[in-house]
Amino acid sequence: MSEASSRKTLEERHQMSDLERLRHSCAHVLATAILRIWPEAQLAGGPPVENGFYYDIDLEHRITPEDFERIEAEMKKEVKSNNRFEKQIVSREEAIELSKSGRLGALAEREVESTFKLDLIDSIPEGEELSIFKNGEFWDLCAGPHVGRTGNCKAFKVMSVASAFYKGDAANPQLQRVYGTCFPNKTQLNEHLERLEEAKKRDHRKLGRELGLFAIDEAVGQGLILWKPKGALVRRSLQDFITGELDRQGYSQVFTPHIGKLDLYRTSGHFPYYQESQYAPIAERDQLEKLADEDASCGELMSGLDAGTIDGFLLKPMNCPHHIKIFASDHHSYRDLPVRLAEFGTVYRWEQSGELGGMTRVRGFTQDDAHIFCTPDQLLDEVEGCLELVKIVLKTLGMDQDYRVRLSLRDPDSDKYVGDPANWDKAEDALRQAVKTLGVNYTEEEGEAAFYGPKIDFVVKDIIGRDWQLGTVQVDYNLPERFDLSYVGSDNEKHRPVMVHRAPFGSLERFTGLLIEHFEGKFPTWLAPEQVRILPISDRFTEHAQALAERLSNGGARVKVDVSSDKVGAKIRLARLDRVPYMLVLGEREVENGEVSVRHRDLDDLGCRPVDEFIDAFFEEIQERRIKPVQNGESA
RNA sequence: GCCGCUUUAGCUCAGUUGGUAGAGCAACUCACUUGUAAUGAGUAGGUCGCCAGUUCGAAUCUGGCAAGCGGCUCCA
Repeated sequence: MSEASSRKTLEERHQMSDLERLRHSCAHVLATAILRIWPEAQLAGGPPVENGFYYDIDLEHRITPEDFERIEAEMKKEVKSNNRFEKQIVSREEAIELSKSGRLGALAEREVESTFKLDLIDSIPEGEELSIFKNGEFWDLCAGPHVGRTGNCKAFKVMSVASAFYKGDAANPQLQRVYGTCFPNKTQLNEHLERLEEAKKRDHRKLGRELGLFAIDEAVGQGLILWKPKGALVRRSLQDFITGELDRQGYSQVFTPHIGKLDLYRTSGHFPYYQESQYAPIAERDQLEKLADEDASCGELMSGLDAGTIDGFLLKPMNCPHHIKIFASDHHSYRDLPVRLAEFGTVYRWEQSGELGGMTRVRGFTQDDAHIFCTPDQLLDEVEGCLELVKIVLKTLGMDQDYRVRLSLRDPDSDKYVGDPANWDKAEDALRQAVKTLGVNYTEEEGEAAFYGPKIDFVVKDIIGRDWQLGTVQVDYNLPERFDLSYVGSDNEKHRPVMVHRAPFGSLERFTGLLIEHFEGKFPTWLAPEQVRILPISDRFTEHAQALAERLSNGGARVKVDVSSDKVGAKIRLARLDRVPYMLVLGEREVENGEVSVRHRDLDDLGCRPVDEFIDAFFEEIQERRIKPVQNGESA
């Protein structure tokens, strides 16, 4: 929940950091300015958020970026007035009275009542202290805290305007949310703005196009990723890496089809209850023809599919049912467990069109999925093993500093969860115990669990600060029940196995997208689609270059020779734009001495080295999946 | 799905009050044979997102749709 701040209790609000306090005050300055321009605006709430603040307003006029200048000018006036933020404790009755006269969230009394403020008062528990804050003629219902004076908000900027539902509920009216940011001084503000500019350059959508990693084509479909040859090489390297780890941890790799019968998903509970987030079912040909003969409507077709009177298939929204069927195809003794089935499984989900974007939110994606079937006694070990794997993955990619861990629990008040509450408790306890062994901070979040079980999620931020769930480890007592899975225990009786769902990358699409941003396209050598480029000085050295390329290529390197008639400078420039880790300049000197002139995209000219020496160090770097280049002995 | 913005060459962008399009880079060709971030000259490239409408005439005005972007909601 990125908007958790809006749900903070009064108590927590009082614990705002200095920066949050400043930004919260700046939100009031923003509100003051907006009311001066549009006195009829109805204000909802204006909390600080990560990197800034916003204020939600209801206003007929559509605020556009062209209005920002005017708004900022009015804000500057308010800052210049240097009004004091004055707190006044009021009784509930007084607050209601002020709202009714339109005095709250306003510059003066007005005909219309302050509807959102009234509603907010209503949602504040009886007995809690109510306060209003005043700066100049602007009064607002607000728990505070604030900085001393509006003059403190010196370095601010109105950033954007978007829309948001009141209180985050789609049933409520849609408000205009004006985002801004504020810093203690101009220098810090400018640094922040520069960081944002820099961040845009790392955006995986931009780099993905520039580096030829992936494409999305309207004609193929929204949210469907086309992995171009270079992106596919990155993906293959990732898959090879994870496959090696799976082999080490005793997983068995399997392959399953992309579709399954509707009945399979009726059993799992996915159909028809999650229908709105699935591609429409594929009805069987014979039945479609029969229905067409009968002039049946689409509605009749759909209800038949729902009811099970018409057969059909579903593009798989997840791999679990297929893996379950593999498990169920054999008899199992407790001695066989755990069974660990892994697959790079492609799934399809009908995500809302407005949510799609780049590689991070797509409609078809490949999970590095696996399902572990184990005895209850083995559960903790298995979960810990999964966490270990996630750690290895993130560490190898240098992302071990950049993630947070979320223990996602069920919301006890919701009925969307299936299964026995006692099992839920067991599963949640097991995960809580396991997550503690990770040795990293984690947060427990209610209501974030999957419908069939709790999970541990690994969450990473993208370059513009949005949270994305990557790896996940989930405990599930429910599906084994639904599919009536069993194994024979040492007592020669049937027992129910426990399932663990886990995907250390989450999806290859999302993970690659974040990886592009993480490395700014400069993948470590082992991941780079092109690992080394040979730059002959002139075409007299083309043959030598090709011989060297062949040697490298025979060793498994992804190598190219730049045979263009460009000068070395230009060749270097192009290689660097392509983020190729190593450039080998080859001319008279090198050929005579059996050397190469090594240049690294980050370390620049490393000088001449014997060919063999370079090759050894180069392959060592790849083999060990180093993130940082081997500085093969500072320039010789 | 909802609100808002955007859509002109492969990419980044110009395009005056409506008169059927332009630059830089990339691509291609030729010349140059090069020593660590851009050698020069030339050629080609566009149903101005799509579909309607207004108009003698639409990249430009109007409507619808689609896709992209920013949020929101959702995310098994």
